[in-house]
Amino acid sequence: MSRAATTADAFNAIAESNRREILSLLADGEAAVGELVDRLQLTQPQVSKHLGVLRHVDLVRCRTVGRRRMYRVNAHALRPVHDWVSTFAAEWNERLDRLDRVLADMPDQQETSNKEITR
Amino acid sequence: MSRAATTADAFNAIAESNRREILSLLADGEAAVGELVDRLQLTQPQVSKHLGVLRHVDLVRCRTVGRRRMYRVNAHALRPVHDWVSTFAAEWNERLDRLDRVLADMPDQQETSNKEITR
DNA sequence: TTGACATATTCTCATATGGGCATATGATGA
DNA sequence: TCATCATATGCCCATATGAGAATATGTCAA
Repeated sequence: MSRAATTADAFNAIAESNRREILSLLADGEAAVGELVDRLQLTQPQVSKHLGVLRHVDLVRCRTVGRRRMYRVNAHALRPVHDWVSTFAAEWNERLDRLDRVLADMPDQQETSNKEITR
Repeated sequence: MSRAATTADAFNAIAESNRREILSLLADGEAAVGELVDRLQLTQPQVSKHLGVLRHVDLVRCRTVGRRRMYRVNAHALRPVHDWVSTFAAEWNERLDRLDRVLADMPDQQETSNKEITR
Protein backbone atom coordinates (compact mmCIF):
# COMPACT_ATOMS: atom_id res chain seq x y z
CA MET A 1 0.00 0.00 0.00
CA SER A 2 1.09 3.56 -0.43
CA ARG A 3 0.38 6.56 1.68
CA ALA A 4 -3.26 7.12 2.52
CA ALA A 5 -5.13 9.63 0.39
CA THR A 6 -5.37 13.15 1.70
CA THR A 7 -9.08 12.78 1.09
CA ALA A 8 -9.27 9.68 3.26
CA ASP A 9 -10.33 11.53 6.39
CA ALA A 10 -9.94 14.76 8.33
CA PHE A 11 -6.65 13.60 9.84
CA ASN A 12 -5.06 13.34 6.43
CA ALA A 13 -6.70 16.47 5.10
CA ILE A 14 -5.38 18.71 7.86
CA ALA A 15 -1.88 17.33 7.63
CA GLU A 16 -1.20 19.95 4.98
CA SER A 17 -0.36 23.33 6.47
CA ASN A 18 -1.86 25.34 3.63
CA ARG A 19 -5.15 23.59 4.20
CA ARG A 20 -4.96 24.39 7.89
CA GLU A 21 -4.37 28.02 7.02
CA ILE A 22 -7.37 28.02 4.75
CA LEU A 23 -9.50 26.59 7.52
CA SER A 24 -8.20 29.16 9.97
CA LEU A 25 -9.10 31.94 7.60
CA LEU A 26 -12.56 30.51 7.08
CA ALA A 27 -12.98 30.29 10.84
CA ASP A 28 -13.51 34.05 10.74
CA GLY A 29 -16.42 33.59 8.40
CA GLU A 30 -17.41 32.79 4.86
CA ALA A 31 -15.00 33.71 2.10
CA ALA A 32 -14.82 33.40 -1.65
CA VAL A 33 -11.95 31.62 -3.37
CA GLY A 34 -10.53 34.88 -4.60
CA GLU A 35 -10.37 36.34 -1.11
CA LEU A 36 -8.44 33.31 0.07
CA VAL A 37 -6.06 33.68 -2.85
CA ASP A 38 -5.47 37.29 -1.88
CA ARG A 39 -4.96 36.62 1.80
CA LEU A 40 -2.74 33.57 1.35
CA GLN A 41 0.43 33.36 -0.66
CA LEU A 42 -1.07 30.82 -3.04
CA THR A 43 -2.20 30.69 -6.63
CA GLN A 44 -5.84 30.29 -7.52
CA PRO A 45 -5.51 26.68 -8.75
CA GLN A 46 -3.70 25.77 -5.55
CA VAL A 47 -6.47 27.18 -3.41
CA SER A 48 -9.14 25.52 -5.51
CA LYS A 49 -7.43 22.16 -5.24
CA HIS A 50 -6.99 22.44 -1.49
CA LEU A 51 -10.62 23.43 -1.16
CA GLY A 52 -11.47 20.37 -3.19
CA VAL A 53 -9.73 18.15 -0.67
CA LEU A 54 -11.40 19.91 2.25
CA ARG A 55 -14.76 19.61 0.53
CA HIS A 56 -14.19 15.91 -0.02
CA VAL A 57 -13.86 15.25 3.71
CA ASP A 58 -16.67 17.70 4.46
CA LEU A 59 -14.41 20.11 6.30
CA VAL A 60 -15.79 22.93 4.18
CA ARG A 61 -19.01 23.53 2.34
CA CYS A 62 -19.85 26.15 -0.22
CA ARG A 63 -22.71 27.94 -1.82
CA THR A 64 -22.74 29.73 -5.13
CA VAL A 65 -23.35 33.45 -5.14
CA GLY A 66 -23.27 34.91 -8.59
CA ARG A 67 -20.04 33.88 -10.15
CA ARG A 68 -18.37 33.39 -6.82
CA ARG A 69 -18.36 30.46 -4.43
CA MET A 70 -18.57 31.25 -0.78
CA TYR A 71 -16.81 28.70 1.38
CA ARG A 72 -17.34 28.11 5.07
CA VAL A 73 -15.97 25.71 7.67
CA ASN A 74 -17.88 22.70 8.87
CA ALA A 75 -16.22 22.29 12.23
CA HIS A 76 -18.13 19.13 13.01
CA ALA A 77 -15.86 17.25 10.66
CA LEU A 78 -12.99 18.02 13.03
CA ARG A 79 -14.66 16.31 15.91
CA PRO A 80 -12.99 12.91 15.41
CA VAL A 81 -9.64 14.65 15.49
CA HIS A 82 -10.55 16.65 18.55
CA ASP A 83 -11.88 13.63 20.39
CA TRP A 84 -8.87 11.50 19.60
CA VAL A 85 -6.36 14.15 20.59
CA SER A 86 -8.28 14.98 23.73
CA THR A 87 -7.70 11.52 25.12
CA PHE A 88 -4.07 12.54 25.45
CA ALA A 89 -4.70 16.03 26.76
CA ALA A 90 -5.04 15.15 30.42
CA GLU A 91 -1.31 14.78 30.77
CA TRP A 92 -0.46 18.38 30.06
CA ASN A 93 -3.65 20.05 31.11
CA GLU A 94 -4.44 19.13 34.66
CA ARG A 95 -5.81 22.60 35.12
CA LEU A 96 -8.44 21.84 32.52
CA ASP A 97 -9.41 18.76 34.50
CA ARG A 98 -10.05 20.87 37.55
CA LEU A 99 -11.99 23.36 35.47
CA ASP A 100 -14.10 20.52 34.10
CA ARG A 101 -15.00 19.44 37.59
CA VAL A 102 -15.89 22.97 38.59
CA LEU A 103 -18.10 23.46 35.57
CA ALA A 104 -19.75 20.10 36.09
CA ASP A 105 -20.67 21.11 39.61
CA MET A 106 -21.92 24.51 38.55
CA PRO A 107 -25.68 24.85 38.17
CA ASP A 108 -26.21 25.33 34.47
CA GLN A 109 -27.05 29.01 34.47
CA GLN A 110 -29.29 30.41 31.82
CA GLU A 111 -27.59 32.34 29.08
CA THR A 112 -29.84 35.31 29.64
CA SER A 113 -28.69 35.82 33.19
CA ASN A 114 -25.11 36.17 32.06
CA LYS A 115 -26.00 38.63 29.37
CA GLU A 116 -28.02 40.70 31.79
CA ILE A 117 -25.15 40.90 34.17
CA THR A 118 -22.75 41.93 31.49
CA ARG A 119 -24.70 45.01 30.59
CA MET B 1 7.01 20.36 -4.10
CA SER B 2 5.73 16.97 -3.09
CA ARG B 3 3.73 15.95 -0.10
CA ALA B 4 5.17 16.99 3.24
CA ALA B 5 7.17 14.39 5.11
CA THR B 6 5.36 12.34 7.70
CA THR B 7 8.16 13.36 10.01
CA ALA B 8 7.55 17.05 9.36
CA ASP B 9 5.33 17.55 12.41
CA ALA B 10 2.74 15.90 14.63
CA PHE B 11 -0.04 16.71 12.17
CA ASN B 12 1.60 14.64 9.47
CA ALA B 13 2.70 11.91 11.82
CA ILE B 14 -0.78 11.21 13.16
CA ALA B 15 -2.34 11.22 9.72
CA GLU B 16 -1.54 7.51 9.55
CA SER B 17 -4.10 5.37 11.33
CA ASN B 18 -1.63 2.67 12.37
CA ARG B 19 0.42 5.31 14.11
CA ARG B 20 -2.66 6.58 15.89
CA GLU B 21 -3.41 3.06 17.03
CA ILE B 22 0.11 2.70 18.35
CA LEU B 23 -0.25 5.93 20.28
CA SER B 24 -3.60 4.81 21.67
CA LEU B 25 -2.07 1.58 22.89
CA LEU B 26 0.81 3.45 24.47
CA ALA B 27 -1.67 5.73 26.19
CA ASP B 28 -2.34 2.84 28.54
CA GLY B 29 1.30 2.78 29.53
CA GLU B 30 4.75 1.80 28.41
CA ALA B 31 5.08 -1.08 26.01
CA ALA B 32 7.85 -2.90 24.21
CA VAL B 33 7.89 -3.19 20.43
CA GLY B 34 7.01 -6.88 20.62
CA GLU B 35 3.92 -6.20 22.68
CA LEU B 36 2.73 -3.69 20.10
CA VAL B 37 3.35 -6.23 17.35
CA ASP B 38 1.26 -8.76 19.23
CA ARG B 39 -1.59 -6.39 19.98
CA LEU B 40 -1.74 -4.84 16.52
CA GLN B 41 -2.10 -6.62 13.23
CA LEU B 42 1.29 -5.46 12.05
CA THR B 43 4.70 -6.96 11.38
CA GLN B 44 7.69 -6.09 13.52
CA PRO B 45 9.43 -3.97 10.86
CA GLN B 46 6.21 -2.05 10.30
CA VAL B 47 5.88 -1.24 13.97
CA SER B 48 9.52 -0.27 14.23
CA LYS B 49 9.24 2.04 11.26
CA HIS B 50 6.11 3.71 12.58
CA LEU B 51 7.78 4.14 15.94
CA GLY B 52 10.67 5.72 14.12
CA VAL B 53 8.38 8.34 12.66
CA LEU B 54 6.72 8.97 16.00
CA ARG B 55 10.11 9.24 17.67
CA HIS B 56 11.22 11.74 15.05
CA VAL B 57 8.43 14.15 15.94
CA ASP B 58 8.89 13.41 19.65
CA LEU B 59 5.47 11.83 19.99
CA VAL B 60 7.07 8.83 21.66
CA ARG B 61 10.22 8.27 23.64
CA CYS B 62 11.89 5.07 24.64
CA ARG B 63 14.30 3.59 27.08
CA THR B 64 16.27 0.42 26.70
CA VAL B 65 15.59 -2.38 29.17
CA GLY B 66 17.69 -5.40 28.50
CA ARG B 67 17.19 -6.35 24.91
CA ARG B 68 13.84 -4.65 24.74
CA ARG B 69 12.87 -1.03 24.15
CA MET B 70 10.06 0.36 26.19
CA TYR B 71 8.13 3.05 24.38
CA ARG B 72 5.89 5.62 25.96
CA VAL B 73 3.80 8.53 24.69
CA ASN B 74 4.93 12.11 24.99
CA ALA B 75 1.52 13.76 24.88
CA HIS B 76 3.02 17.23 24.93
CA ALA B 77 3.91 16.83 21.28
CA LEU B 78 0.19 16.68 20.53
CA ARG B 79 -0.46 20.04 22.03
CA PRO B 80 -0.13 22.02 18.78
CA VAL B 81 -2.72 19.73 17.24
CA HIS B 82 -5.00 20.04 20.23
CA ASP B 83 -4.70 23.79 20.33
CA TRP B 84 -5.35 24.21 16.64
CA VAL B 85 -8.36 21.92 16.59
CA SER B 86 -9.75 23.48 19.74
CA THR B 87 -10.18 26.81 18.00
CA PHE B 88 -12.93 25.11 16.01
CA ALA B 89 -14.44 23.18 18.88
CA ALA B 90 -16.78 25.82 20.25
CA GLU B 91 -19.36 24.93 17.65
CA TRP B 92 -20.05 21.49 19.09
CA ASN B 93 -18.77 21.76 22.63
CA GLU B 94 -21.46 23.13 24.88
CA ARG B 95 -19.24 22.94 27.92
CA LEU B 96 -16.82 25.22 26.16
CA ASP B 97 -19.71 27.52 25.41
CA ARG B 98 -20.47 27.75 29.10
CA LEU B 99 -16.82 28.44 29.73
CA ASP B 100 -16.99 31.21 27.19
CA ARG B 101 -19.87 32.78 29.05
CA VAL B 102 -18.05 32.55 32.35
CA LEU B 103 -14.97 34.15 30.88
CA ALA B 104 -17.06 36.84 29.22
CA ASP B 105 -18.51 37.78 32.57
CA MET B 106 -15.15 37.98 34.21
CA PRO B 107 -13.63 41.45 34.19
CA ASP B 108 -10.70 41.10 31.82
CA GLN B 109 -8.10 42.16 34.33
CA GLN B 110 -5.06 41.91 32.14
CA GLU B 111 -6.24 44.05 29.28
CA THR B 112 -7.94 46.64 31.40
CA SER B 113 -4.93 47.04 33.59
CA ASN B 114 -2.78 47.51 30.52
CA LYS B 115 -5.07 50.18 29.21
CA GLU B 116 -5.02 51.95 32.52
CA ILE B 117 -1.28 51.98 32.52
CA THR B 118 -1.12 53.27 28.99
CA ARG B 119 -3.13 56.31 29.82
C1' DT C 1 32.46 -17.29 21.91
C1' DT C 2 28.11 -18.79 20.33
C1' DG C 3 23.24 -18.97 19.57
C1' DA C 4 18.79 -17.10 20.33
C1' DC C 5 16.03 -13.30 21.07
C1' DA C 6 14.44 -8.21 20.25
C1' DT C 7 14.59 -4.40 17.41
C1' DA C 8 16.20 -1.44 13.64
C1' DT C 9 17.54 -0.67 8.88
C1' DT C 10 17.86 -1.31 3.90
C1' DC C 11 15.87 -2.25 -0.59
C1' DT C 12 12.26 -2.36 -4.04
C1' DC C 13 7.81 -1.11 -5.76
C1' DA C 14 3.08 0.80 -6.55
C1' DT C 15 0.86 4.77 -5.43
C1' DA C 16 -0.45 9.48 -4.29
C1' DT C 17 1.04 13.83 -3.68
C1' DG C 18 1.50 19.36 -4.29
C1' DG C 19 3.15 22.83 -7.34
C1' DG C 20 3.27 25.00 -12.01
C1' DC C 21 1.01 25.74 -16.06
C1' DA C 22 -2.54 25.62 -19.45
C1' DT C 23 -7.17 25.18 -20.14
C1' DA C 24 -12.03 24.08 -19.32
C1' DT C 25 -16.36 25.35 -17.10
C1' DG C 26 -19.69 28.76 -15.37
C1' DA C 27 -21.95 33.05 -14.62
C1' DT C 28 -22.45 37.99 -15.65
C1' DG C 29 -23.42 42.14 -18.15
C1' DA C 30 -23.43 44.71 -22.48
C1' DT D 1 -23.78 36.54 -28.74
C1' DC D 2 -19.47 37.91 -26.79
C1' DA D 3 -15.88 39.40 -23.66
C1' DT D 4 -14.71 39.02 -18.98
C1' DC D 5 -14.51 37.70 -14.41
C1' DA D 6 -14.35 33.62 -10.97
C1' DT D 7 -13.34 28.77 -10.25
C1' DA D 8 -12.37 24.20 -11.29
C1' DT D 9 -9.68 20.57 -13.82
C1' DG D 10 -6.21 18.18 -16.39
C1' DC D 11 -1.42 17.11 -17.15
C1' DC D 12 3.47 16.61 -15.90
C1' DC D 13 7.09 15.91 -12.58
C1' DA D 14 10.00 15.37 -8.37
C1' DT D 15 9.31 13.48 -4.16
C1' DA D 16 7.82 10.72 -0.28
C1' DT D 17 5.31 7.15 1.07
C1' DG D 18 3.83 2.25 3.48
C1' DA D 19 4.17 -2.56 2.87
C1' DG D 20 7.01 -6.75 2.19
C1' DA D 21 11.12 -9.28 2.56
C1' DA D 22 15.81 -9.73 3.78
C1' DT D 23 19.27 -8.46 6.68
C1' DA D 24 21.90 -5.77 10.09
C1' DT D 25 22.54 -4.35 14.92
C1' DG D 26 22.43 -5.23 19.80
C1' DT D 27 21.81 -7.76 24.03
C1' DC D 28 21.49 -11.60 26.87
C1' DA D 29 22.58 -16.34 28.69
C1' DA D 30 25.23 -20.44 28.71
